[in-house]
This record gives sequence, C-alpha cells and structure tokens, in this order.
Amino acid sequence: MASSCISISDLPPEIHPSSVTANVNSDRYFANHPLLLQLDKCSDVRRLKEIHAQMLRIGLFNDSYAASKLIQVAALSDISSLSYAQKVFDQIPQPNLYSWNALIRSYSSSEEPVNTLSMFVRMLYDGAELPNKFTYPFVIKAAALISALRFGRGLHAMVVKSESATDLFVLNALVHFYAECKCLDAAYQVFLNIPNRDIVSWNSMIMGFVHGGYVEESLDLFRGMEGESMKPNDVTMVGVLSACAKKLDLEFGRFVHSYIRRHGIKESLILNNAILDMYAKCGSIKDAETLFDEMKEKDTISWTTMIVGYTRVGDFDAARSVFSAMPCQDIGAWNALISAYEQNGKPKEALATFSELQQSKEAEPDSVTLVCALSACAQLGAIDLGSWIHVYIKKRHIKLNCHLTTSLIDMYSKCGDLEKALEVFHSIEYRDVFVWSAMIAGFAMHGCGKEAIELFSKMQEAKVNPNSVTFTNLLSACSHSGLVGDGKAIFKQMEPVFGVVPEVKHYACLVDILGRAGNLEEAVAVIDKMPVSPGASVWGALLAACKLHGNVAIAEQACNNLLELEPDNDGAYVLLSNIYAKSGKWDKVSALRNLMRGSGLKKEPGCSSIEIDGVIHEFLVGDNSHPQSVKIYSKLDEVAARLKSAGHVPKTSQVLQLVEEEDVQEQALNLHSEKLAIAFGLISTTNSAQPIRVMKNLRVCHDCHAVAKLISKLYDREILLRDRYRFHHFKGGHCSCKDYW
DNA sequence: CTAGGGTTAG
Repeated sequence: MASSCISISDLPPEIHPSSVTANVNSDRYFANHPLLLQLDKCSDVRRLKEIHAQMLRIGLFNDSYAASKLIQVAALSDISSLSYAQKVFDQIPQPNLYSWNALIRSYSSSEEPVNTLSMFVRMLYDGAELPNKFTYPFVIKAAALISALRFGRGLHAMVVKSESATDLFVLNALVHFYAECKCLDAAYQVFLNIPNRDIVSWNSMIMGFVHGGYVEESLDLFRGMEGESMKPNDVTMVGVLSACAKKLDLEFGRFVHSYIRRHGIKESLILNNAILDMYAKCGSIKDAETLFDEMKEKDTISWTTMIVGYTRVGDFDAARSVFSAMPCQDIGAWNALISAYEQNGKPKEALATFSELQQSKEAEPDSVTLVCALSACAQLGAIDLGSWIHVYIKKRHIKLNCHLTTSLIDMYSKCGDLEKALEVFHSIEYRDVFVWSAMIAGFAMHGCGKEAIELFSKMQEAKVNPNSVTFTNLLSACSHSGLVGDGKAIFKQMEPVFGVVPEVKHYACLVDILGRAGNLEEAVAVIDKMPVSPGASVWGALLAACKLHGNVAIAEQACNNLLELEPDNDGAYVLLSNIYAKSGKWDKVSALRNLMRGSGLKKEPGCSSIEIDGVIHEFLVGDNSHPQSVKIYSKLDEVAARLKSAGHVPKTSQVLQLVEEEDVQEQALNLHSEKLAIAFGLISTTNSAQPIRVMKNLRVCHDCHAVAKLISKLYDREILLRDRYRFHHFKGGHCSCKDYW
C-alpha cells in the first residue's frame, strides 16, 4: 500500500471501521469522511483503486452515498474510466439514484452511447430508483446521438407523465433529440410548449432547423427572438452563420457579421471559425482572409476552413500553401484537401494526397479519409487500390459504419465487381437507406434491373423507408434494363405510397425509360404534364432517345430547350449533329459544326483508362504518348486484321462528325480511346482469367461496342467497359446490356 | 450530502 494512504488507525474514533459497519444503511452521512475527501483530490486511477480498496476494507463502500462518490470520480472526473466505473457499479448492492445518473451520464458521452439506453432500461427493471430530471437529459441525448426515434418517443412519453415534465433541461434535450431525428415538426411542438424558454431552447431549435435543412425557418426563428426580447448569444450566431453558409447568402452573412460586432456578442474561437466558414462557403475568400489575419487565436479548424475556402474558388495551390503553413496538420486538414480534390473531379490528385498522408505518418486516416479515397477509386475505376483500402479497413479493425459501407459498395460496383459489392452488402447487419440505395445503384449500372427491383422489396421488408436517391437508382435500373412497365409503376407509386415527391431528376429518368424504349410521344407527354419546369437533364434524356431512334423533329425541339438552359453543353451539339448525320442531313451537320466553332465550343475528348498493377493508364483518342505506344498500335493492327477476317465491317456512321480533320474519320474510329485501352489490356495482363477493366468518360460508340464483343470471343477474354452511364460486360461475343444502351 | 442542456472543419 502506498505511503500516501491513510491507515485505519488514522481514522477518528467515531468513524472507525466498527462504527462504520454498524452504521451502514442508517441515517448517518459520510460526506466529510476523510477517504471521500481524498477521492476529490485523487489524480490517477491507481490512487482511485487504492481508495476503493480502503473503502471496501472498512465497509464504507456499503454506504450508498459513499459508493456514489466513488462512481462519480470513476465515471465523470478527468481521470474517469468507464469500464472501471461499470465494474464498481456492478458491486454496489443498492445503487442510489445518483450512482445511476452518474453512470448514465458517462455513457451518454462515451464512444458507445447505445449503452446509455441499456443502463436506463436496467434501471427501470431494477425498480429501486425512478429516473429524475438529472437522468432524462442524458438518456435523451444518447437517443439523439444514435437517432433512436422510437426509444426517444418512449422517453418523451415517460417524461410527460413524470415530475420532470416541466424541467427546462429535459425539454431542451427533447427539442435537440427530435431535431436530430429529422422530426422538425415534433421538435418545434416541444419548443412551442416550453413555458419559460431560455436561450438554450432557442439555440437548440435554430440549430435543429439548420441541421435539418430548414434554413429559412431557422432565420425566421432568429428574427423572432427580438419580439420575445430574447438576446442572442454567441452560440445563436454560430447557428445563424451556419444557415447563411448553407444558403450561400453572402449578403446576409455580412449582415450577421456586423450584427455580431454591433451587439457586442462575445467573441470566441468557435464563433470566429463559424464566420470564417460562412465566408469560405459563400466564396468570399477575401473576407475570410481579412478575418483570419485578425484572429488572435486560431486552431486547426480555422486553418482547415481556409483550405476549404481556397478550394471553393478553385485555387488549389493556395489551399496547398495554407496546408503547408499550418502548425499541425491533423487528419481533418488532410481530409479537407483530399475531399476537395475528390469532389472537384480531381480523383488522381485525391489519391496522390492520400498516399502522401500515408507516407508522412503524421496523421492516421480515419473513416472520412477512407470514404473520400474510396470515392476517388470509384471515379477512376481503380479497383486494386480500392480493394487495398478494403483490406486496410479490415486489418485496422475500423468499424464499417453505413457511410463506409456505402462507399465500399459504390467503389466495387463502379469498378465492375458486383459480387464483391454484394459481399460487403451482406456482411453487415445494419443497413440504412443509403446502403440499400447504393446496392440498388450497383445492380442498375450492371443492367440487373430485376435484381434491383427485388432488392427494393427486401428493403421494404426490412422497414427502411426509401428516399429520393433510392428512386433515382431504381428508375435508372429500369431504364438500363428496358423495364418500361416496372419503371412507370414505380414512378406512379413514389408520392402516394412512399411520400417522395418526384423531382426533376426522377422525371428525367422516366423520360429516359420511355424514350429509350421508343415511346417518344409518351415521353413528350410526360414533359408537357410536369408540375416543375423540366431541367437540362430532362431535355438531355429526350435528345439521347431521339438519337437512338433517329427522330429529327423532336430532337431539334429538345436540343433548343436544352441549349436555352445550358448554352455551353457540347454534348447537345454532338448528339444533334449525330442525329443529322444518321439521317443524311449533311448540310445541317456542317452548319452545326460552324456554329460550334464560332462559339469556341469543343467536344469533350473521349478518354479511357485501365488499371494495371495498381497504376492507372489513360488514353485519349489517337493517343500515342504512352511509353508502350508502338506495341499497343501493332496489337491494334493485329486485332483489326483478325476482326476483318471474322467479317467485321467498321460502322462509320457512328463516327463523331465533329472531329477536326474530316478525312481521318475511319482512322479515328480505330483510334477510339477505349480500343487503345483494350489493346493495352490485352498485352499487359498475363492472367487471362482476369477480366480487362476499362473506364470511359463518354458513352461507348456502336463500333467500339461491336469490336469489344468480337474481341471477347476471338481472344476469349472478358472485358468490362464502364461508360458514362453503365457497365458493359463482354463475354463470349455477347454483352450484358443485350445491345440496349 | 452530490449533478445538467445548445455551437464551428472533413
């Protein structure tokens, strides 16, 4: 025993062990017992355990007040150890209310807030103590953290019938809980029924609205504070600024900034960071810079916000400089950079930064990092790196949350490995709406429409409510598989059965379904009857359908509407030009070409990529910059010869008429980027059981499609080709799209 | 005899 410990003989006679034991469960209080006073000064767990031992020895532990003091230190002090606190708690013969509350409170801010709920249930079963106003706020907070809506509703019901029904802390916790569960109506009802709302009530409600996307409501509430003479504080302003940032309302944001200064709102680091964030998100990097330079105190969030600000205006160099200049690059700063690259069409830069992070060993990738990296892999079709990240997650025992699961499913689907995606899907027990939707999207892009619809039924059996994303994916599944009837039926059910109001993107899917199947008039009728104004995506879908079915009249109408909305849409010109070419209207083709030249528009160049041993190789049309270019072209010659003897005739009508030099049309056909990538795949992969995986940025043309089918047969190789919209799985001379794309 | 709520980055 350490010498710092008091010994039994040190105890004053009136609290000598014999007298303590005799007094257990009596009315005697031990608040000033020397051992308990030691507890307050206790500064490490070792010492805590010594005191615990002493308490056991002299019988003091049997006193429920004394035990609760021990629990308090074990569960809530700065030396707290929750697992130890739980063990101590389990030894208490009759824990008092304070002990229950301390443990429950500790769990509510732990890594596993769900344990709060089990402790609460245990407390009810135990029956010795009833929850009070110090119990409810923490249980409600835990329910909010894990979005346990039903449990929280139950708590609300208990609260109403209890003496805590009017407690401000409890009611504020309920406002926060309902808002967190996206039940803004319920949150607002509780808020309105609070008789003596304080600043926390207002702040909880404002923050709740912002969080749930009800930005206008949050600002209305802020304006309403004045009428009730409630003075906003710094926390209020953080919420209001967050609303401005979401709205991208720079003007109001500037007003809020001046409001803060005029009303002498207490300055704080968090508040300054929120102002910075508002300026960064609203794209006013100058205002952000000014404030950033003025700030006396900065933390990594301030620096990271500046990184975000620069990436918002596209200045990645400046973002990099800030990143290098910040005193400590934590994982959040790395994530800001990586996600900015990933979300702005720079997946290669995202992965390069990810690998820099791993080499630097300055910070550990967390689940946000991995989500961004996986998404970059999905964009590039980098399955080797994507699988490596999957292994990394398993090795590091990183818990698969729904976000990560969704990213893994998405990555495997977009890299062409539907089996792996399904494996991940089945490996987890809890699936939220995004996990289900990602799997449906996986089936959709691989042309498995029936499977997607089946999965949707299973999703309903699992009682997971579909959202707008789910329906987009479902409808696109119907479109890629030509399931016209199913698609129309699903669309009709959206609002009446599932309460999801069809948005422009859903109409675009429906037009796509009808148009592809050749029901152009019906598609036009859908557009005419749309309650919202059709966006570019709707006209684009119609235009693409016209190209497929060679309808010039409707195509012109669709194209005009599309160009009115998006004058720089090069795809629209190319599509219309192809439709003219297909029907022999060469004068219109050249007129269109001149128009395009005159406006300085250029067709987005076709680009295909293939990953070999973890390295991504990219090919543009007619590209000869690859080190193995000579070998690739001789392989292409060989392929062309074999195809010719197999009777293949190039389909020149599909050549994009907008290539600059007209006499190289047929040659251009042979130099399409996907052909180069496939040829490179043929010479670079030794294991012929492995499919050749090629990713293309545009839609695959008819000639390349026919060629890929033949190669799969003549060379007995599986080819997976991802184009802008879906996968083509070539095997034995056939394609999984059944030539319907 | 003890005690508490709302806020910023990715």
